[in-house]
Amino acid sequence: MTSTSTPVPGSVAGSAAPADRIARRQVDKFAERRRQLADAALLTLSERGYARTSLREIAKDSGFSHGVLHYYFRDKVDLITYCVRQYKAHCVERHDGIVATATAPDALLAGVADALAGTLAQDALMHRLWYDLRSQSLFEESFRADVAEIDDSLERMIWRTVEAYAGLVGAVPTCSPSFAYATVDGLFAQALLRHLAGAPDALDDLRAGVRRQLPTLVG
Amino acid sequence: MTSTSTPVPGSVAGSAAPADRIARRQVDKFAERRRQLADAALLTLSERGYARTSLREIAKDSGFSHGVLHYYFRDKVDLITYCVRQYKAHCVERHDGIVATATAPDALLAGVADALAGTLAQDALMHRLWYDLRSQSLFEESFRADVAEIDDSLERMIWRTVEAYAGLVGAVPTCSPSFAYATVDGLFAQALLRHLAGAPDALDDLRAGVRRQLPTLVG
DNA sequence: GACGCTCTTGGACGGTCGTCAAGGAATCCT
DNA sequence: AGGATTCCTTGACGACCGTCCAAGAGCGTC
Repeated sequence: MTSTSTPVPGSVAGSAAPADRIARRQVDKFAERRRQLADAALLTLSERGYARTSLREIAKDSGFSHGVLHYYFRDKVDLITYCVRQYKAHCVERHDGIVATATAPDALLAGVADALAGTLAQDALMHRLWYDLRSQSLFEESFRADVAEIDDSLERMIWRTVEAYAGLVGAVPTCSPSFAYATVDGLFAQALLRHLAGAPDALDDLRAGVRRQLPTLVG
Repeated sequence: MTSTSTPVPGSVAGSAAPADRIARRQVDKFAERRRQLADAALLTLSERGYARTSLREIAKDSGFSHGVLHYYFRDKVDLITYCVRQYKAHCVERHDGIVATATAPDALLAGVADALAGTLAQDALMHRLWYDLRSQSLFEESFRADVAEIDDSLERMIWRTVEAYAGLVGAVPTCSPSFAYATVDGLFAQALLRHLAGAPDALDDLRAGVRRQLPTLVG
């Protein structure tokens, strides 16, 4: 787009047409700033919560003026939706590979329990935001699809854990994926609630709870 | 009402001093209107969610003008807090007596599962509001104490169920109250999510999930 | 150096919010 | 009946919201 007659603007001898490169670079720049703004938004959102975060506040924390958000995002819903998707990527990526490293049942149990307790402690504000947005999706129709998609990916993540554990103990899962996710997520949500309220034993209880619940899901 | 000079409005001959009666009646009237307004607020809140409900909207749904809310409540937080307490009473009262009627383990399981599925279907909007407010309490310091109190009462409610079931099967609970509550509440929250999303098997899955999880909590 | 384009700014608009005060309406008491 | 008190309405205020827009800055291209 808007390509002029310049054949090669950069030093790289590209085989692609210059118009493509220019377009790609512009797109990349655009997408990169989108990501950057979404990162700042995610940070502000996790600190203040969805209901109390305004676009002006997000922009201020990002170092830009409030008008720029409407240059990169159609409206507030577009921004939040993009943030939620970014959150999903960040979340699933973090949990990948934990299950695969364990070779013994108890090691898997300990690994998963520690991983859950670890991310709960480290990304507490992010998880808080997740439960906030999940609640909001029950009222705001616009969020429902994206939230449901993330919830499904989390359910699949837990289900992979159950399947791996079943394989290590030479058994098969005896429950549905949604049952496994619901109970483990319940433990996680409760632990987050108590952790943020200052309960010192929240993390240990989460670890113990996961180690207790997972074996009941196979047989 | 609109009584004229009649000395005795009611038929009951009160021995209390008139001033006391007057004061009490005024207090009762004040408290009664508070309850009435809180009821309307609870209804509006459950339909629109905390973040999207304004005092003007609550007042309009209650049939009063928006200014009256500040006559009966100090500010918005005072109103919401009062509503939450009212919600707690409504919720715990509804669940009382379900456990006591069962005399066989399987009847208890079925009763509890049906009760949970029933209230989820019937009071779905109210439960949605509860999870909304519980999420808000993670951000808004003012709600935290009241929400934690309700959460405790729910945990105790589940724990009573576990103890009753353990008694019927001649065993004792083998988990902590918070573990029992976390897993059951996880099942309930997930079922609510799917039920409101239109999943037809959400209620059955909740029933099956409760019937499966409860026996694993005793031994 | 002038132009064209992308990127960014900051102000303005209409709307809604919580809060409050002044005054009218209803009710109560003597 | 009439004054005192309680109850409720109405309108206003300042603040903040999402959104839009005109204008300027930055910068590579001719």
